[in-house]
Amino acid sequence: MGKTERHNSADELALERFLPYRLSIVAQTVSRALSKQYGKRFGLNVPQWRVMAVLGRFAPLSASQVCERTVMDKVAVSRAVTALLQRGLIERTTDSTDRRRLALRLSKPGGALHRQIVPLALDYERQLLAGLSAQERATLSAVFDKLLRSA
Amino acid sequence: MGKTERHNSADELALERFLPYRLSIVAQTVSRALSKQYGKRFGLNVPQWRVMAVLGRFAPLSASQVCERTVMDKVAVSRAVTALLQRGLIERTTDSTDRRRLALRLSKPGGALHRQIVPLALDYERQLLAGLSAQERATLSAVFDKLLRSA
DNA sequence: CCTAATTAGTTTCATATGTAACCATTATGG
DNA sequence: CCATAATGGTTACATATGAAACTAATTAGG
Repeated sequence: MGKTERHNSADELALERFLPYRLSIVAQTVSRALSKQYGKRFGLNVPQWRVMAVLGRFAPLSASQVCERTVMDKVAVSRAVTALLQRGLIERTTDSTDRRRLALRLSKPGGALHRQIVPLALDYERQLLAGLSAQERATLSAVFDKLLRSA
Repeated sequence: MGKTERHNSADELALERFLPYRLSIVAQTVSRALSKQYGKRFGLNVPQWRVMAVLGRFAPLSASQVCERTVMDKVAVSRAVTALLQRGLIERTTDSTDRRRLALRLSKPGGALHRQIVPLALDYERQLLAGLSAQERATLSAVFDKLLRSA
């Protein structure tokens, strides 16, 4: 008769246990800690760092391809690209077959900076993962995929 | 001799597998989907919703206590409180013993709104968790705590 | 071909967020 | 007591972000 609910009385919401809230806190904390690694030191914000990261692996890419790979909208990408161009960290050439498209790639100094940041980022990730068992890591990864699908 | 690294060549960063990035994407996706539930319909943004959520359970609270419970900084709380006061969703009285402190609680209409939102939020959470096994849920929760500590 | 619809990317404007400076009140130390 | 520090909260300014309007180039349909 008494319907026993899993959480609490089913119409009480404990923020500190609420999944979207916890996700948000963890993501924000991690993201901030990481940007301290490269933010101050290299003068990059998150969108800029993401653009450099994908260009480091997949260049040349058009801005819209960068959008897909980073899940950022085109405004964010456009702004990051503008800033990176001004600092000379990336280069842009017009696609010969489609003059709307602009091919982006890291410049020489951009590549150098990229090679500096990547190890820092990977170290930080290693540090995060260090506390987790192999099983926890696997579950986490699977759960992310599931959450993304049902969100 | 060849040092076999777990990921890829150890100095390559695959953004789509990079933990901070994935966390950020998942959190953002979930957060947006959820705010659609209450954002448009009730005219609340995330900070405002969080303030209402904690006041719904723990009122009366001072603004700084709200900060602790929501992990938001005091500026964010102050702004959310101002907006909620203007809409008459919360009330504020001055603490008699310390006139710096202002005690916050939901107003009558605020309480009514809270009772409308909470089931929606819990439903959404249930939907997210529905795809996960009990084991996955437990691991997720434990992993969040670990990540927060090492971040 | 020539117009309408699409696509790539940028700009604009309105809103959100963070840092630091700020005001008011209460606590502390000589 | 009185000056100084600490606390609670708000304001101001600078930067970040998102939605929608816009420009330029390409494609599609008649």
